[in-house]
Amino acid sequence: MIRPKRQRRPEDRPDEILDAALAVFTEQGFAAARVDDIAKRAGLSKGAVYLYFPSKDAMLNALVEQSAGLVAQSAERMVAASAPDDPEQAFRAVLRMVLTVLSDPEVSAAPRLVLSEAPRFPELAAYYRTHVIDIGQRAFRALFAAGIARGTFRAVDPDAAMRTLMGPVIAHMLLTTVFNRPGDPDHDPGVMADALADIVLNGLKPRPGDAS
Amino acid sequence: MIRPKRQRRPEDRPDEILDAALAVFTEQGFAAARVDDIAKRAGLSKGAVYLYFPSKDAMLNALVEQSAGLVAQSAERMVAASAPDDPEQAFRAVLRMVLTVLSDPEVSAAPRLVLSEAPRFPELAAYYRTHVIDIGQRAFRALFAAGIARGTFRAVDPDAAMRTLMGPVIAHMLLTTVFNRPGDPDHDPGVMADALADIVLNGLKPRPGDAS
DNA sequence: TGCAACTGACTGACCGGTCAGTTATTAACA
DNA sequence: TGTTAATAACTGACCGGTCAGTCAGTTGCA
Repeated sequence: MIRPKRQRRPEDRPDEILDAALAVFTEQGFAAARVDDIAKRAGLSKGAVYLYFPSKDAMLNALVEQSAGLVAQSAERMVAASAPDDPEQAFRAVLRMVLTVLSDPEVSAAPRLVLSEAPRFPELAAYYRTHVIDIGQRAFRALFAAGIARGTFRAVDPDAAMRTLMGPVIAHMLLTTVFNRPGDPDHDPGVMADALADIVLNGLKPRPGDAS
Repeated sequence: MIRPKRQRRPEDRPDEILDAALAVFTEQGFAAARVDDIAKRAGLSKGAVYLYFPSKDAMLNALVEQSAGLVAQSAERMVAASAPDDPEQAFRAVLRMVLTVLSDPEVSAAPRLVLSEAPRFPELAAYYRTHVIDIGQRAFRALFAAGIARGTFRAVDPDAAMRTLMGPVIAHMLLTTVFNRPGDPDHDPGVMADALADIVLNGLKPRPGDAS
């Protein structure tokens, strides 16, 4: 814990600054966030921040790109880890994973920030759209196709199925973070994921009377 | 069309200012929005705005309260219009109505603004929570209870059911507004609502093998 | 000793809120 | 019905505070 008051660690600075920026941006919003506060939180002066990022906007961009990279990475891991011969089980696992991960406010901070700021930064929205949403949609679509081919699922509209699967996750995230009230019960993410899967997957399965 | 350059219409001003404020807030975000721009859009000078609202914050509050009132009002109308003896049909009607209404960017502007600003205005989030979300949840819960009592639905976790029903609507709204891409297909809200209802309600129904 | 990392005072633009002054409207009176 | 006084809606220049970005100077390190 003996730390000189000032250290020179150019290698670590960018990440430290981005961590601080994410915290301040989510607390204050991008427009109201002060670069000085970001600097202080990163243990630096404002001037030093500008050695690593040319502007406040650049920090937001870097932040979003970093977050998108992490999402894409974990999406890959999920697909790799899911049972390819059992689409239902794969969906359950993915739902569980996504809901559990997003239940950590630290992890969901970046997506929530995007949700908040996207309306004012169209190019940021576009970036997230192509690098996160589209990636997820493609993965889901593949799983669906497999499930339909194998008769596990009905041939429903894939866009509707997508919304039915990801929507509840978003709703849960919003309810437990933005619109959370001190009093209300905190659902275990795993249990909630299973309950959601129970409803949605049941709805995707063929019903007895159906001509498939 | 002969209009004097300045008119005195104190009756109409507050609403006109709120309309302008909603437009500017959704375009720029609350923090980045300039009161001057709101005034200009309302056809007034900045000073006049402050004759009707004590501060920029007050405009945001008034806006949210107005929007919440509208939502509560239309929720009442929905419940009144829905068939009380057929929960499934009632849900279909409600989903259709909500999705159609929220597909109008002008209508969804206020909810999207709340979604964007809520993280930085806890009291605003709390207000929306009690005056919009809770109202909706109570209505849904009543419908569920009716459906379960009558054997139309399984006795699933009501919180999960809630997320499963409202989540896809939110997802659809976000995809068609914030994350919309010029190229992609614009789904008819009615058709999408039916597709969603088809999946979710099917998932809520008892399955042949189930006990109870 | 030299250089790169870092500091923090400083600048200039911007914007919420104010207020002295202007103008539309109404009221009162001739 | 035209004239004028009184009122309140409205204007826009201005003030004070804030903050992104700069840069001359300082410090840690090889």
